[in-house]
Amino acid sequence: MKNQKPKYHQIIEAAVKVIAENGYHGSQVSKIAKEANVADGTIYLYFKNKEHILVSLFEVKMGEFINQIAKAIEESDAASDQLYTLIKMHFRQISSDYYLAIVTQLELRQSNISLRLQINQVLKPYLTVIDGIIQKGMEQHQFGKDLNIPLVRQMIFGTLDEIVTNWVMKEQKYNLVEMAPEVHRMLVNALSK
Amino acid sequence: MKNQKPKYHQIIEAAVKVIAENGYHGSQVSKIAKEANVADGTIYLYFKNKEHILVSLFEVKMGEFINQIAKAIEESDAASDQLYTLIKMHFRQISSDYYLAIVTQLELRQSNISLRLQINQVLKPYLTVIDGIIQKGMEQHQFGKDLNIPLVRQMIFGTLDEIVTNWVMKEQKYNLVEMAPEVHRMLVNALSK
Amino acid sequence: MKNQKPKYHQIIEAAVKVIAENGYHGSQVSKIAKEANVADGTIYLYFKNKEHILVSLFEVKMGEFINQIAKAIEESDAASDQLYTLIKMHFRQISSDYYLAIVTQLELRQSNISLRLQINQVLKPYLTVIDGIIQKGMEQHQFGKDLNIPLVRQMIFGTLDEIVTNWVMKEQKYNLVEMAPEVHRMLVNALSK
Amino acid sequence: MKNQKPKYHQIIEAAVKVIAENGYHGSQVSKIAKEANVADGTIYLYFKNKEHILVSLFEVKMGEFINQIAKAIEESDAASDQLYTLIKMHFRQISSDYYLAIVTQLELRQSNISLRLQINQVLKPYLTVIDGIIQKGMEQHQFGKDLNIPLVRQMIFGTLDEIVTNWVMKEQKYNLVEMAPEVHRMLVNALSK
DNA sequence: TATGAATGAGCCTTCATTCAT
DNA sequence: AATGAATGAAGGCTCATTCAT
Repeated sequence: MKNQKPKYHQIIEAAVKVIAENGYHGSQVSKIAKEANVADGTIYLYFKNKEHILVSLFEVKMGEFINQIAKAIEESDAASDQLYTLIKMHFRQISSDYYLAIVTQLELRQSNISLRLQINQVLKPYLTVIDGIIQKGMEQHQFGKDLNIPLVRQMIFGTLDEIVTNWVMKEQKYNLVEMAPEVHRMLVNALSK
Repeated sequence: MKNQKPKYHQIIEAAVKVIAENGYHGSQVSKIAKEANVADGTIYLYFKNKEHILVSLFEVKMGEFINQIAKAIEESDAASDQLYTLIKMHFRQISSDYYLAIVTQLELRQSNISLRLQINQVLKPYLTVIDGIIQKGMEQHQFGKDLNIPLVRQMIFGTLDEIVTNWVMKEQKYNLVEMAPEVHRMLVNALSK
Repeated sequence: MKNQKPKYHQIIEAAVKVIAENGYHGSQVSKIAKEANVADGTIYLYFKNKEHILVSLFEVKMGEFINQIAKAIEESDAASDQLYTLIKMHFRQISSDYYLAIVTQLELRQSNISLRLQINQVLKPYLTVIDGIIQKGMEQHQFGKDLNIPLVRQMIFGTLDEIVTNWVMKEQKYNLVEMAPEVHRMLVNALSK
Repeated sequence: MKNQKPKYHQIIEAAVKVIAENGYHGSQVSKIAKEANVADGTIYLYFKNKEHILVSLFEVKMGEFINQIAKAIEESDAASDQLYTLIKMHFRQISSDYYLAIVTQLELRQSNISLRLQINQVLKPYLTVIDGIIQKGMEQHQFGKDLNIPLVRQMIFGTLDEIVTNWVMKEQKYNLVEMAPEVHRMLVNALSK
């Protein structure tokens, strides 16, 4: 399975590790190549340039992240339960890979505008999942009926992202997943009529 | 008083303009110096290094930002009203200086971890103001009584910050201040018992 | 015979095309391989290195060039007529293969000294043909009797080469072969007592 | 005098030396900087990029070359004498600076097309001087009256350039200036009716 | 013979900071 | 206090060549 494009994934995993340990600006292509056990030039057989490594990293990892969440959500019908699942999964996945959390929450945000815009594109499906929950909540009369969807989505995403970023910056001194019920309660309250 | 250091402020204002127009990575010290009508070397008579310009920029501008909000809040007694004032002022000040908004919401976030940590220090008084409102709301029984203050603060700040960032990235196509009532209603709901 | 090394010639023809279209510095080995429909590695079964492709190209093409001229010259006895034939053939052959003309007149001259020295070796038989005509002209008393042969040869070759290079650089806007009589008249004049 | 823009000329002189000794492709910017006793970065205060050093080198040196010749020519009235002066000066100047001769005759010709086109522009005034002599020679009835000026110019320049290049490649084993009378005699013959 | 994935040496340029004036 | 010319470290990327298959 993983044997398909093994170098491609080797390089991405190496990039996560190197960036987590050395920071965005301390992560030279040569360092990533060394960590991946390939020659510098080999990187360029799989990625157009350095930026492309980072975008790909985000695509692959965020793709998994979103797929996991989307699949888990399908198991509930109620919007409120789906929101709870989303929060819990979001926190759980971040907790389960600290290296990746550092990279996506802290380091990749130092990238230039061009990369940030591409990252935003990758995030879109996640925002769409959130929008879907809000929509369903309105239809099920679990949430207020005239919610401003983009605004609500920004509240949900902004809240989760800020909580996660704080947790990463505080070096994960506490259990992130345990926060889920309280966060869920507040967000549901916020959306109720 | 401050007028006795005219160059200091010239340089900071120049930095805002240059960064807003050229982006973080397009803002060389020499460009800032030129915009400020001083020699490159002069910068280093007022700032220890480039990072120090940016921290100072954030300190000065965020100091004004927080002072305005703190003063406005004093005029209300009820925590909910204070929260409304905070939201409205936050949005209003961002709206009133688009250049500054770009710099603080988008460009300065591309800085390295060291600068980001210093920026977080500067933000602390603002977070303390938010904490104060939450505390007061619990005492006044306007909000639930057992709120996890750091968590709530992260929700409030995360929500406002995400909304503002989206507004800046969407190139201010809509009126930000008009969002205040709806945001306020959702947040108060979230905090109610 | 030569057909038994089809790849060898495929590669040389591909090199001419690729260099003519992409310039010397835009002609990577991989591009030549692709144009020749062989793998990169195959090139090295037929040529020691990249430089060797270019020397071989020059040898093969220049060999044909010189043979044609040498054969044509044999048909005249008078040195002056032979010189006319040489000029006409030189211009005619250049005119007949614009791709090759670009490569030999413009692109291959960007090569390094080592390659240029080898190219000079390849040119020697042509220079010897010229020397022969000069010698014969002196013996036949068509030309002055005490000509400095190397100097005269440099004049003849330098003149033809400069004219051809200009024609190639001007993108062959005019008929090169029509220049032959005038060039011949001037050169014969130059060599007369 | 030379104190005007001293670094600019330091760098150009260093470039001539470094290129003559190491060849075009062995002349890294850092090597030129070291020879000029300046930091690598200093180069870029005076030249836009590496190519610009070479174009400037050619401009400055060729400018002097042409000025010397043009001035010397003014002292004669007869086209034939002017041509003799031109040949003698051309050979004399090349002989007087072997390093420069290597650079202009051999190394700079390895540059890419872009640089070569710029070099051709720099050469234009020299070609114009030659054209002037031809024109004058026709008016004075020293030369034939219906010469094809571009063609004649190509013969003169091609001849001189080829002779000089051979001399440089043969490592100046003989006296170049002594060739002038014979070359002059041949060229004048060539142009006579 | 033929392949083509992998290698890794090599270099131009930028820009924050210094320091002689 | 102010200047601005000079510094020099640092890194992304290309491409000729190799070698296991």
